[in-house]
Amino acid sequence: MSRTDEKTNWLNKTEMAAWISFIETIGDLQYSLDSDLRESCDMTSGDYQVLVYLSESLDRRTRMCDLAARLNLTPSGLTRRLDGLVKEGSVTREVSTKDRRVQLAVLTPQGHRKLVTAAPLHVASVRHRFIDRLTTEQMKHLTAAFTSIREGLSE
Amino acid sequence: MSRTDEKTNWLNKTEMAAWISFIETIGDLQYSLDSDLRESCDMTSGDYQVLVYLSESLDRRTRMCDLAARLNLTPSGLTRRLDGLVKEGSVTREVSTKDRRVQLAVLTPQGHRKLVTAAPLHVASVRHRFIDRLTTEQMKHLTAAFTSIREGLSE
DNA sequence: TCACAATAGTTGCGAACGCAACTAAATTAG
DNA sequence: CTAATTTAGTTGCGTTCGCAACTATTGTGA
Repeated sequence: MSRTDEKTNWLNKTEMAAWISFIETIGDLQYSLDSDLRESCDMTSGDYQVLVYLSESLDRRTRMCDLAARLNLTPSGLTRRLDGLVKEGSVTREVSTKDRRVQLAVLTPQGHRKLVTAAPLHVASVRHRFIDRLTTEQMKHLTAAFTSIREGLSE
Repeated sequence: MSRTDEKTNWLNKTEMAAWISFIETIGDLQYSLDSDLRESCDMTSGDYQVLVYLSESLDRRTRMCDLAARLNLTPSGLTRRLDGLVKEGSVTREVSTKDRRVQLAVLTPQGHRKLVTAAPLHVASVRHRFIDRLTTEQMKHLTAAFTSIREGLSE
């Protein structure tokens, strides 16, 4: 590829190092975290996220559209993800009494137990793969950096 | 979720901030970069990675297994990804003369032109979404942090 | 009030990709 | 040299999820 193009602002060494270290790492990290959760709890990160969000919601239930927005899923993607959780008994669907268009996803006691079992294992995994590799200073730098990136994305 | 469990080492405030800022950002960032590339060049990040790797390879060709390892794809995943690139004319398959088990993925002139067109646009996107949001110091901190994480993962 | 628009969710279809099973070729053991 | 093993790649099948089309319900403007 030509590096003589006068208009293109190619990445310099520092920029390239940052980009490569980031992009090469996140795939492996997500894969490791997913594998840990699947092996220890037989669940996916996606399902875990659903259970966490429901457990933190009022009455342990949420509108589908709120859940979809929170998880960056399309309506159809969320419908399918919930299908799996309903089938295994972690979640039930309920029609809202206030707006009969909305389906509420409700965390069942069984789903809550599953989350209570999974959470410590998942936290241990996050620690092992991510937190333990960083100093407190690095965590603070990283928080600032990603907050800045995130703000840029939502413009 | 109970926070009174004595055995679980829950994340403290700094740790949680780092983890949340990271995990909430990477999905949006990848989505934005993918969208940019799709809109400007009608291609996916995955296809772009293939073209980059081939363009950097000797004679612009690589063994499928080497490519799969580099891209963290299974053999079947790579076969399908190449199918698309072959169909659009960016890549051809060639049987190796040294080992007739191996298929070589070969970058075509058309594929190379596509990459030459896409690269400046992709770099601009990476700059806009990622590099420009960080100071030089932040980039160096980030490189150190992710290198450390990556080393941990490969143990 | 009554048509029209906006919102919530589901379904059919298709794309991407992993797993397991398979073929073919090369390597190794006896 | 033959048989067993290993390696490279493809294919069938299943899973996940996005897009577009659809239904049902609610909100809105004349």
